Amino acid sequence: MATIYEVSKLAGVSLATVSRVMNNNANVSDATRKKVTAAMDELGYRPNSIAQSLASNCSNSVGLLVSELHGPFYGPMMSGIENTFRNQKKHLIIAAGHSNEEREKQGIEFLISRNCDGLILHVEAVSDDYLIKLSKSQVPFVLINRFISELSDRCIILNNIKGGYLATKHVLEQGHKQIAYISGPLWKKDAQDRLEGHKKALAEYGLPFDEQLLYQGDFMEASGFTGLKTLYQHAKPFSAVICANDEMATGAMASARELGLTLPDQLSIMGYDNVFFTRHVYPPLSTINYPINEMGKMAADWVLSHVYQKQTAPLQTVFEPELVVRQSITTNPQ
Amino acid sequence: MATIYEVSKLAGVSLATVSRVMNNNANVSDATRKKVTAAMDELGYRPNSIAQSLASNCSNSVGLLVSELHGPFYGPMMSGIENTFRNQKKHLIIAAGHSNEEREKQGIEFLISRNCDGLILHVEAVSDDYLIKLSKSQVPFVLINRFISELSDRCIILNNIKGGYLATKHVLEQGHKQIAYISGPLWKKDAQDRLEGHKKALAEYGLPFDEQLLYQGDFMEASGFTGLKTLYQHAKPFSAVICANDEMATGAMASARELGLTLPDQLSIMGYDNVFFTRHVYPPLSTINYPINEMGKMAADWVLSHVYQKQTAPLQTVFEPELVVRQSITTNPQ
DNA sequence: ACATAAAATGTAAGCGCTTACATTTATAAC
DNA sequence: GTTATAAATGTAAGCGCTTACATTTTATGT
Repeated sequence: MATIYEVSKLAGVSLATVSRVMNNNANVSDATRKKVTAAMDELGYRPNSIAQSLASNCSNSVGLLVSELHGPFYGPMMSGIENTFRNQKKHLIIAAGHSNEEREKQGIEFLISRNCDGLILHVEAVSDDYLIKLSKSQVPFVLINRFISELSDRCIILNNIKGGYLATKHVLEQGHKQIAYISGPLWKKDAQDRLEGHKKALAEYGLPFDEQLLYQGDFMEASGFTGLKTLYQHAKPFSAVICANDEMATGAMASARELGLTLPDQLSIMGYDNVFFTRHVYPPLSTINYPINEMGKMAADWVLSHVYQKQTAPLQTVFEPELVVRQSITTNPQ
Repeated sequence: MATIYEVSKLAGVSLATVSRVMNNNANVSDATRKKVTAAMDELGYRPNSIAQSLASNCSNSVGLLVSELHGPFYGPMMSGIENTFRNQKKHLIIAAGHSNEEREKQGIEFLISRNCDGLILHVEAVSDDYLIKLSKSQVPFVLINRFISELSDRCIILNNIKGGYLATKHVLEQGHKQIAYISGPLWKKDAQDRLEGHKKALAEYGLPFDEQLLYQGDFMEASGFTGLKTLYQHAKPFSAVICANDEMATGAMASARELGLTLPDQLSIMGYDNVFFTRHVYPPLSTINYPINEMGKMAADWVLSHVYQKQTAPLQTVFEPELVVRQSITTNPQ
C-alpha cells in the first residue's frame, strides 16, 4: 500500500503538501493540487486512517452501545445512526450491553479503550451516578431512552406520559370501562411514565385506577403471557388490556388464545412501541408509535454537533408518541 | 491520559518493558511485572489502541457489511458475531449495503479504508467477479449466505436445496396435492436452490411441477401479497402455498385474509427462515429454520482463525436447515 | 571461580500521518 | 524596481506505541 511519502515523491512536493490536499486545506495552488491528486490516482493511494487518527488525535469513530443487536427495537435505531454517520465518514463501533450492569460497564470501557470520539448509549442497568461520573470524564456521550435530570441536555427521550395517556384514552374512547394494565418493571422510568399516563387518562374519564387490574411485567413477551393469565384468573372482569410494550402485548395475545378467547371480540389488546411486527400479528395490533429511528438519527446529530462541531439540524431531545390504530381494539364492548 | 512513557518512568523501567508486560511477553520477571502493573494502576493507564494499531499494523477491528441493520434476519447474525469478537477484544465496525451494488461497494471501500483486519460480508448485489478480484487484494474476507465456487472455502452457506425440499415434503406429507410456490428472485442462487428443493420433493411424490403455480417474488413482504393474489386469481386451485421466505409468507397471509380465506383451514402457508416473528403471526407459521446466529458465529470464527491465527472450533461452511412445525398447515385438505 | 547460555532489560528506529513554524514565491502598492 | 503583504510550500517534530537488536543480568555446569 502506497504511503503519503511515495505520493509526495511522485508528485515532487513535500509530505505536508500532500497532507494539505487530503485535508482540503485552502492554501494549495490548483496546479500542485492537480499534480498531487494525479500521483494519488496513479499509485492507488488510500490514506491510512489509523495514522491519521494517531496524528490528529481523532479516531473518527463513535461507539454505540445497545442492549441487544437483535430484536425489533434496536434495528431501526442502529439504522438511523449508521446512515447519518456514514455520510460523514465517521464509523460506528457497536457493542451489546445485554441489560446487565456489568456488561454495560464493560461495553462502555471497551468502546472508550477503542478511542471512540463520542458515545451513543442505550443503557438500562447502569446507575445514574455512574453516568454522571462518566460525564465528567473525557469522552462525550448522549443517552437514548433515558432521562437523568443532571444530564438533561444529552438525553434523547420519548414523552412516555403522553404515550401512556394516548393509549388508554383511545381504549376509553372505544367505550371500554374495565381496563387491565400490564406494566413494565416499575423501577424503570419509562415504565413509570407510561403507567402515569394511563392513570391520567383514566382520571380524565372519571374512572378510578384499580390496583387489582395492574400486573407488573418486565417488558418481555413471557411476562405478557403470564400477566394476562394472572389477571384473568384473579382480577375482576375486564374487556381490554393495555400492555406497556408490544412484546408483552404479543405474549398477552398468545395467552388470550390459550384461555379460549377470540380476539379482538372478547378481549381488546393495546401495545406500545409500534415495533415492525405489530402489523403482522393477528389481529393487527393497535399501538403507540415510538419514533426510534428518528431518535437514533438525532443522537447521531448530537454527536456530530458536540463532538465534531458540525452544523446539524436543530437538536431535539424529547420526541412525541403517536397513536397507531389497527384492529386489536373493539368498539362498544358489552 | 497517561502514556506508556509516564508508566515507564514511574515504574523505573524502559518503554519496551512496559510494552512487554502489556503484551504478556514471557521474558519479564515477576518483580518488574508487578512494578509495572502497579504503576499502571496508579496512573489509571489505558493503552492507546490507535497507537498500538499503527505500530503493530493490526487494527483489531473487523468490518461487517450487512444489507440492513434492521429487519429480523440480520439482528441475530450480528449478535452472534459481536459476541464472539468482544470476547477476543476485537471490535466490529458495521456498515449497511442496502442490497444495492453501488452502496455495497462503497461499504466495502469504507471498511477497508478503516483498516479492518478482516471483513465479514453479506452482500447481494455485487458481482462474483468483483468478489473474486477483491479476494486477491490485501484484506481477507468471508462471505455469508453466498456461494462462489472459486471462493468456496470462505463461503458460509445454508443447504437451501435441502431446505426447499424439507418444506415441500412436509406439506406433501400432510396430504396436500395442489401446491403453489412463491419464489425469491430467481437470479439469486438461494432462491434457485430453494425452488430446486421444492421440485425435488414434488418429483419424489410423483407430482409434476406446474409453472402456473409458480410466482416469482423478490423476498419482500409486498411480493408475497401480490403473489398470492395473482396466483389465486389466475392459477388453478391450490390448497397450500409455499413461500421462499417468511416475509413473503407474511404478505401472503395478509393477502389470503383479504381474499376472505380463513387460515389455515382454507389455505395452508409455509415459510422459510424461521425469523423470530413467525411465532407471533396467526396462525403461527410453519417454516424452515435458518441457523443464522450460528452462521454468524462461524463467520467470526473464520476470521479469528484466518486473520488472527487463533485456535477455534473446527470451521464449518455449510449448515443444515430444519423443519419447524407450527400451525399454518392443515392436514388432509379436501 | 569461571565460561557459557539463557533470561531480562534497554536503545532506538519506525509505523504513516498532522501541524507549528520557517522559508520561499507570487501579488500588490508605491 | 522596491518593499510590504499574502499565498504557497517545505522542514521537522511529534502522536503513543512495537520490536529488532544490543546489552546487561542471572542461572547453570564444571
